[in-house]
Amino acid sequence: MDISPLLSGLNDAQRAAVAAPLAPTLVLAGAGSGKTRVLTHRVAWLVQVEQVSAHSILAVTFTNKAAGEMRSRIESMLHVPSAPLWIGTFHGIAHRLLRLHWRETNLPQAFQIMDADDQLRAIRKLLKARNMDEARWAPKEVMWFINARKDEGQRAGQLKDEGDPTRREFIRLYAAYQEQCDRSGIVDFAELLLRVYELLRNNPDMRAHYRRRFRHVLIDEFQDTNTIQYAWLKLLTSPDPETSPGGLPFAVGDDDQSIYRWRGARVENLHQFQRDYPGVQLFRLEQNYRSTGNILSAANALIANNSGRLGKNLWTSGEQGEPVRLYTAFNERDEADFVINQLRDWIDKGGRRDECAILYRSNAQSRTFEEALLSARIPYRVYGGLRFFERAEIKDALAYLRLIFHRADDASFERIVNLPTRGIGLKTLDTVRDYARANTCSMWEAAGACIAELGARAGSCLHAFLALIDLLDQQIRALPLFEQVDHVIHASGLLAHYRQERGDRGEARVENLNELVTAARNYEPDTEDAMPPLASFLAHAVLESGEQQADAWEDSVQMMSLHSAKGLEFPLVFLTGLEDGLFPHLRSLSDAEGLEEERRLCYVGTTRAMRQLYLTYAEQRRLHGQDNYAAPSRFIREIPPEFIEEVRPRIQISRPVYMPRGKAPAALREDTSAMGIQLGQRVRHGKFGEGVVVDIEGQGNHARVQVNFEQHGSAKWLMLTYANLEPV
DNA sequence: CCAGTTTTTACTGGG
DNA sequence: TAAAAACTGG
Repeated sequence: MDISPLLSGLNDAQRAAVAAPLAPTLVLAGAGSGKTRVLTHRVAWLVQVEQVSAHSILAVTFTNKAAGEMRSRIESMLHVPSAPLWIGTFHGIAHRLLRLHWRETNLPQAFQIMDADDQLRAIRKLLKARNMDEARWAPKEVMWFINARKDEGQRAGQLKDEGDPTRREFIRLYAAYQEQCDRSGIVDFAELLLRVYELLRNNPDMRAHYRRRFRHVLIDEFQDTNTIQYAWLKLLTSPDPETSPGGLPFAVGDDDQSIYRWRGARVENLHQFQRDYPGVQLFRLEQNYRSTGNILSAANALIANNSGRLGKNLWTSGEQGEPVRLYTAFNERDEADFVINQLRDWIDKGGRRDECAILYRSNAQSRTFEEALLSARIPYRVYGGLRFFERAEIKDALAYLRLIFHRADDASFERIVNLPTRGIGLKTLDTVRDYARANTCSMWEAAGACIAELGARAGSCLHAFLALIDLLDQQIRALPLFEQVDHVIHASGLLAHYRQERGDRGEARVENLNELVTAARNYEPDTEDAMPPLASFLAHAVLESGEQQADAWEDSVQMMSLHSAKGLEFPLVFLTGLEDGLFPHLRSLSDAEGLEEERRLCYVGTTRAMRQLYLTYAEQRRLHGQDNYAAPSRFIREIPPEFIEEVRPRIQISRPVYMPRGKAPAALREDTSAMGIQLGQRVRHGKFGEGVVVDIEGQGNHARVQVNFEQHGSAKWLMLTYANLEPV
């Protein structure tokens, strides 16, 4: 076997990790050190050199994007289809296992997955049913409690209230919530993992089977694993006295990039791994191939403020590059305008738009940038935020399909029972709900039973709804998937309902619904699992809520939250909104742990940049309709000044880069420069004497300039046409 | 019961 | 600001 292609192009540390002997392995891989390369090459190495069957390899990631990338890279390296390999997210793999073993876990075959949105809805409903005040029992708190317990592998039954009445109530709610989910055959995200864990734990045969099967478990972003995910790994890779000598985990992680503590991730798993697998081989990847020296130095200095790091010395042999640039904006509009002007420069110099990324702490910040990009006619693409399958109209359509597929799905029932309105009001639903609760049955069953005792009018409306669902069910049985979707959105009246909605909004919704049909048409179910296509499609919709939007192929500026930027790299990066309270976020400021996580997030952001990094913050920012004034982020101060260059066009006039209000800079430059006026220009005025142009606004006859006159206290705005300024 | 209006509330992050 | 919830007249 010629192993050179597998190892060529790798540095010593990478090569050592890829070709490591078959033993538990931990790779500490700094940002931009070739982590994904090592993982994919290791898989190829196992298959081609160690002659390991692709069947016995399980590769787990956290995001669909990472899983997809790994799969395609491995495919192109091995030149064979990667189907026998199991590659996926934790949730995707758990789902697959549950579809295979639904009987053993007491799930109905048609079980459905609910996303966080559905979960919150379910909890609200539960609180209402128990007459609990939402002000006292915040649904989000309850949800957080339940998910945190599940992430730790705990069921309501094994929790103690510790004499705390609040906790006691939370535990009760957890139990009631779970009962409700079980009854309607619904699992939430955390439940997917917990179920599989319990399946393996309680079922020795199955455990032995999967231990034998998956001897090689590769895990990406190991620092982000939570308790249950780690417990999973241990169950899969522990030795089985009779059947298996123990699996060979290959974990890759970076403690400095641990940014998911809030969803239960435990960096300590990196330490625990070394204790649990004695003789673990440790490799460190410390050479960074991504960023310039300045960017890397800034990032290193920043992260050095964290305590308890495993310690890494990230270095590069590349050039120093440009300094990191810092821009202080007046407000968020100004911040966006600045970014747009830099983008224009980049593009004018022949750069590609998709080489540029605008990163922000929270998705809400994207709007200002979107508006600015839109008016500047620069194509862009927003990742995250509201995704396709999370749109209300799409969830409505999916709810019809889910209810048709699985009548016990109460959440879907409630969602669409009166959408479009069909005369089934709150009072009717209360009756049905009461009945369902009293008889512990599904809303569907309760509705059937209630018709008789309801008034004639309400009863017939309800009956019509039940009949509609049954009818749809019959009608679509034999149809191919996309026609099922198409038929349901038409025959349910959903499409007509949204068509009536006036304005662009309704139009967009109709478009989205049609897009759903297209998505169904293009959907290719996993060949291996023998689910009905509809079930598979529904699960796909929840698990991969649809990253790709239209125009994905067009060269466009990339916008995303810092969290979703992890694992990516861009030549030009804007790290925006660096204000205390926004980033670091207000809710993380109070405890040291939270602050350190924010700092790691900032570290992740800075290390995305390859050639040029801009940091920006606004002195004034409008948040939920109110003006806020925040101090610059403490993270800016933590980067030594020698790596940072401040861009202050209004004061530091030597850099005429700033053009206000998003006016086309080329035109403006021509316009004003024709009169010999540009930013930073010294001018003389008949009355006010000499001064410096610090701002230009408008064009042609409307052009105004702001001039800082020496004699005059403050800067003055002058109409260019009347001021008769002479360049000096 | 419905549709439109006013009031309230909330905004961290992802599978 | 904008979505969700509460309210109100038909």
